[in-house]
Amino acid sequence: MNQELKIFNSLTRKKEIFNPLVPGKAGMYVCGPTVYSNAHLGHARPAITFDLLYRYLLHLGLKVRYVRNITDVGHLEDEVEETGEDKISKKARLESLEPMEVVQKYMNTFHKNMADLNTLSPSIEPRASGHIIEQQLMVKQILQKGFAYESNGSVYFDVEKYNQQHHYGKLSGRNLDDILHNSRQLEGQEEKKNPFDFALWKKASPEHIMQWPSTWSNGFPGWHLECSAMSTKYLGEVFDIHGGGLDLQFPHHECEIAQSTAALGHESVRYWMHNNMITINGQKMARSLGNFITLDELFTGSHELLQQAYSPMTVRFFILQAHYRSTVDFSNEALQAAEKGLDRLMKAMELLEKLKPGGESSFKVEELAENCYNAMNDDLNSPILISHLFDGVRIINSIHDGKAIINDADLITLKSLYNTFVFEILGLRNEKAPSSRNKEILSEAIELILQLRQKAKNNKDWATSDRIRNELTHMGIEVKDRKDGFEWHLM
RNA sequence: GGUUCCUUGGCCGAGUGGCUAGGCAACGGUCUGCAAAACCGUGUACGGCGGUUCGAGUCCGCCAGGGACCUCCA
Repeated sequence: MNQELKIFNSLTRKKEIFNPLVPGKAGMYVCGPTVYSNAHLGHARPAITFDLLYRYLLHLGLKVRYVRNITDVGHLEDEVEETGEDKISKKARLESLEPMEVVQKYMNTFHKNMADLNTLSPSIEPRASGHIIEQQLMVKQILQKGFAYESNGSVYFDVEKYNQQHHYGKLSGRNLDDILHNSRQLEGQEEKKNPFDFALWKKASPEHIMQWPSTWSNGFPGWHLECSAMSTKYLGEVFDIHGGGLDLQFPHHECEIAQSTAALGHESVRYWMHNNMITINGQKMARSLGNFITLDELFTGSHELLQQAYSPMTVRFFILQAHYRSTVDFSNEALQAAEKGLDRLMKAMELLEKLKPGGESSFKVEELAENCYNAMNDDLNSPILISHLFDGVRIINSIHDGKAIINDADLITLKSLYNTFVFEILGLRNEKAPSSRNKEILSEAIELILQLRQKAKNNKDWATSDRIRNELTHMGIEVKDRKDGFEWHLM
């Protein structure tokens, strides 16, 4: 397998050929959630985007280390850092829980939702609270290099000084003057030299429930720092891919670049990747905007905007039908269309297993395979990949109907191709396949009933045969008559 | 206001300057006892106005509309 994968590097704004730092291996770091409430549809986007990347890199034969953090401390609620409360702390106070109870609770539901969406677990899932020492060491490094200053027990990154030697803002395409002239002037920033300076270490007020001792104060690390510290720890001073949502590009990722560069003397990330947002009525879906639908609500249909429940695979397929760098707008119509399209694909997957080879193939399997790889190699173009898979669906259905032919070798290739791309790379699952334990009993019972119906049909007893079909349809079993008998599916 | 991205047929959503993306919906046909499914076929789609070019949805300019970031957010 020798594919040339191109990915869009946000830093250069170009598609670049992916050449891993160490041949045969790849390191990727993706910004994970702050676990202070339930995961929503927006969280599914990066999870699925980078799951797709992870799966494809694995498929290409690379040994991948996939690191995704859990933010469980340091993420402030308010823009004014001096009075802003830690998100986890606030939730703990409101719910009368230990902060770590809050973390555990929402981390568990996040993991469950991610498993529902069939995303693979990262190789390492480090938590900020478990890496206080590493973060303190990085603060010390940055202080030693002269790019940070201490102020009233807190430590801030000196953006202006950093910018004299490096370009602060290169990732998001801005410069310090722009930032200075276009930032709101906020109250309560007396501790900072400049409003755009950001906290590396924050002194905690006495009532603050999460704090750790340090040489500067009893406090907690700044939000941006965990990613720099933990990516360095687990992937090294230089690593291949850093991913996250587009909304994190500034300031979060910009700060990461500054921190790592200041501490290490060079940049860490070779390819930056950003997924775009999911919108609802054209506006970003975000917790802070209050227009979000949680994944649990989506899966159960329990939200006023939802006309029905949407299965995890429907959600996954819906997201994969748009390119990861495009915004995708939520609507019931779009989800329902995705549901039906997925159903069509899955039925074809089932049919594929039953196809009978014979004669010379009336189409080119190799061409289909090449199209699929080309789509993935072009910056993970999953919508194009899916369109090619649907081309194949038409062929599979035609073979089944006897209107196309496939030879033995091509059939083996085709099966392997579909298993690889649909299940292994796109990470889809056939949710309607009955569990193996019940499958046999169910199948035999339905076969028996349908054979009785066949007998009625042969006797032109349409009343009986229609009644059986209608009752089965009502139960969720779809019956299709064919020239030579019948077929059935669970709906 | 600054930076930046987008505007594709009824809906969603791809499009590297010339060749049918694809899905959903709709309509017609084949098949069928009837259905369903499947297959075949059907759409003056590219926000507006200019320009470059033999040729533009695709490049350039202007205009209109919208989004994202600029404060926490996946």
